[in-house]
Amino acid sequence: MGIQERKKRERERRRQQIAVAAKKIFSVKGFNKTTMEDIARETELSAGTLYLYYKNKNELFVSLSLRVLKYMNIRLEKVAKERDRTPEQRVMLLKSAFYDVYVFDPLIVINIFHLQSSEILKNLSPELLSQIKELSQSSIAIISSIFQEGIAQKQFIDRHPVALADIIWAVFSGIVLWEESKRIIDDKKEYLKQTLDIAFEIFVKGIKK
Amino acid sequence: MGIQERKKRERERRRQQIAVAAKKIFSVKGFNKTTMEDIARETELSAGTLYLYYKNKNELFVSLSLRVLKYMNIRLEKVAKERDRTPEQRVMLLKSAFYDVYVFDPLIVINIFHLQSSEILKNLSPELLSQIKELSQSSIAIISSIFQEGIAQKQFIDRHPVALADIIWAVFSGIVLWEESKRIIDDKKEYLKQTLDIAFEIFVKGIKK
Amino acid sequence: MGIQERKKRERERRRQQIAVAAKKIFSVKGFNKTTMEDIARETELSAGTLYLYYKNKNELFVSLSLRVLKYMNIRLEKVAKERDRTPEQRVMLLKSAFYDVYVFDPLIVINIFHLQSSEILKNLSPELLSQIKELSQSSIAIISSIFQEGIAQKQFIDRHPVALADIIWAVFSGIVLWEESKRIIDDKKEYLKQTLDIAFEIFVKGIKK
Amino acid sequence: MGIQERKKRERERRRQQIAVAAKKIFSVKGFNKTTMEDIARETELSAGTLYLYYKNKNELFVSLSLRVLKYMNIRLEKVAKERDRTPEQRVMLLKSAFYDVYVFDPLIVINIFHLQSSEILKNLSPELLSQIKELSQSSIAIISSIFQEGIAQKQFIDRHPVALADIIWAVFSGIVLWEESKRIIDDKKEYLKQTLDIAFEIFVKGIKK
DNA sequence: TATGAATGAGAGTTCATTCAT
DNA sequence: AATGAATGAACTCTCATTCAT
Repeated sequence: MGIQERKKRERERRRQQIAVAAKKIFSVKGFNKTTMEDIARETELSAGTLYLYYKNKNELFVSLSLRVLKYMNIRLEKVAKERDRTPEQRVMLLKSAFYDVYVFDPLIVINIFHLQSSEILKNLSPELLSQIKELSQSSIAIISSIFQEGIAQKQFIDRHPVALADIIWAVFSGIVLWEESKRIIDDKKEYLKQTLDIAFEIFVKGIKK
Repeated sequence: MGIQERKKRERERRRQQIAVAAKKIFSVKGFNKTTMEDIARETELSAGTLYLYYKNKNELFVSLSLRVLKYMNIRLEKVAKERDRTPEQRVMLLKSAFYDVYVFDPLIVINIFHLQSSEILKNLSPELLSQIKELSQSSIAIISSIFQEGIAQKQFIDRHPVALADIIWAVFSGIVLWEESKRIIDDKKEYLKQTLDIAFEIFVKGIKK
Repeated sequence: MGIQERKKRERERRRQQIAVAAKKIFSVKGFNKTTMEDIARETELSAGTLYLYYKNKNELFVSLSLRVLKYMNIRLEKVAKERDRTPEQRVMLLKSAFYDVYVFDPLIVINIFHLQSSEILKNLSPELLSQIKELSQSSIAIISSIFQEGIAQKQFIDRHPVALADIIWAVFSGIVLWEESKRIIDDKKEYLKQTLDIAFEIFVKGIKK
Repeated sequence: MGIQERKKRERERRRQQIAVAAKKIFSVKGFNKTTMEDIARETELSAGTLYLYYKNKNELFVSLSLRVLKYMNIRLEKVAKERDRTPEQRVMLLKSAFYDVYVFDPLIVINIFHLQSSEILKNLSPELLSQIKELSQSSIAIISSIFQEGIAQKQFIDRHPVALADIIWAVFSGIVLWEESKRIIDDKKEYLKQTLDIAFEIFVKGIKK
């Protein structure tokens, strides 16, 4: 069984290795311009080998996102569980969570938000789509619960908590994409952290009763 | 020269006609899955003919965005010129401007924000890229000027006006994309208007001194 | 309309040209070992071009067969219409029909019978399958009608006419395949004509009352 | 040497086990669509292991046929040895032999006749090809000898006995393939036995003097 | 101006086969 | 003996773009 263990571990490592290479290339070239050959070259494997670890290009791409979405969920849950903080404090913790996730893997976070409303999403296997759906919904649900509580405690204005969650999620994704966009267009350096700080400052002030 | 005039007009009309067809197909299939043949079929022209009016697929796609970006600029400028409104009122007018632009052509607006940080952007001719750059920068500049004034009048908190402009732009694009995404994933109906209302309400409250 | 006519003719000629080349290669290499590239090389076209004329490899292959099956039908019908011949004579005409079809295109006839019960048949588009089905059924029906008449005229033994048709069809296909097989295995020269003569002689003698 | 014996026996058993699995898959999917992986899965071995028992896919496939061809030879020989039967009776015994072989392994029999004139045959190792050649020739020789005797005894018409053997072989293979084909195309139930009965009835009547 | 046939450069995928363990 | 990871060669099919007419 030691052997089986080792094999399994090695397999997992290979998957990781491929994931890392894929992430790198996808980030530079984007999904469509990246070829399996590109990724194979980066891993120093043959293209055929990639298919031993991932069913196809689509699934390889999406699996990268799932990993980050899962991490997002974990981080958000941790925030939701901070029961001894005020709702306002917890919203600020949301910001940290978002930012942590971004730092954890900026390129994939960009890809995820880029994935939103894209043709890749439209051409996904039902299973993957439902996984993504589940994870996003879960994230939104956690965020909603925080707002819910703030509203219940009369700290926040009385708006639909899911709407508030959607908005803060949109703020984050909007800023991430727009900053990235500016970098491509303008070659400007990154202001994400600062922009996010101001955005949350405004947002928190805005929802307070 | 009457003839030349007419020819030019006719050429412009053809371009329009192609643009309309392209928009329709791109919206349904996304950029990569749309073929020139698809667009040709829709226009009842041949694929070859499209190249008489647009240099290539990329430029055809982006030209659609330019049209909307120009409209966006016009709408924003109008808001900026409303000199007899308070800064707060003008921010609320921004919302209307954004929403108008969205209604003017939702699919292209989605495409534009989708374009942000996308592989298409990475593979654009310098001229087009600089046109887009110019138009976006112009939009941001106009919005900034409004915040600038609010800050000068001590109505708004003292943050970098460009950062505020970036944020409000990000809020808009984030909401547009996220709502679209939810529609694909969940088949949910559209809540864009409502979500935008709440977002701006919070934002305005948040930037007020 | 002269132009359109010409274009149509040229298109048809191209299809023919491709069909001829395809037949040649398929016959030598068999379906699976033949690549579209092979056929393209033979036609001096590019592989991509083939797809302007045939939807895919499968359809290209089957279209060759359809042509021959249609010819078979026509030949058989002609035999059935020879109303002033005795049933026995008409059975002998069947032999000529079969042989003519074979001579018309031996390689494709072999392919057709080879197609029977093959994996190609199992992986055919429903439309093509139904076309083949229809043509085969039609052939069998025509042959049956001849036997039917012979039986009605008390010339032939009273067996199910469709069974008789199946048998004569099987005899023909069996001989064609077996002779071809012997050629591959033994490099023997072809005895098809003679074998067919004897087989029909026996068959006719055997069904006579 | 007991050990060596056992090893040999075990090896043979493994080969059998693989052969059984392969037959099953080949029959369902056909040669080209069957992967070594498929067969490995069915045997619960790994793909690599198959190569310890068979040189390659081709040889694995053909070895299945050899087994049946050998059985065919044995059955035919038995018929030839029935010295106290009339030639006519022995031809009818041929039918039983054929049918027995078919029942012994219908799918492989279909494959064998399908193999005739196929691309597989064209890509076989010389040794295998010569084995097949030998077995087929042997079968034909045995059948010929029966006809030979019938002719010598003035019971059968005086035609080349090998031609008669070819014909009866072709009749059998033709019917087997055509019935199989009808099953795929029409989903009709099987009439092989009945059709074979009629065919032999006609054939025997036809060759009698 | 318009056509549409032709191209050709891939791309994603599959799979028989090998070989280190 | 058995594994199964890895290979790499093919193969089918697509499509943006060109160009002779």
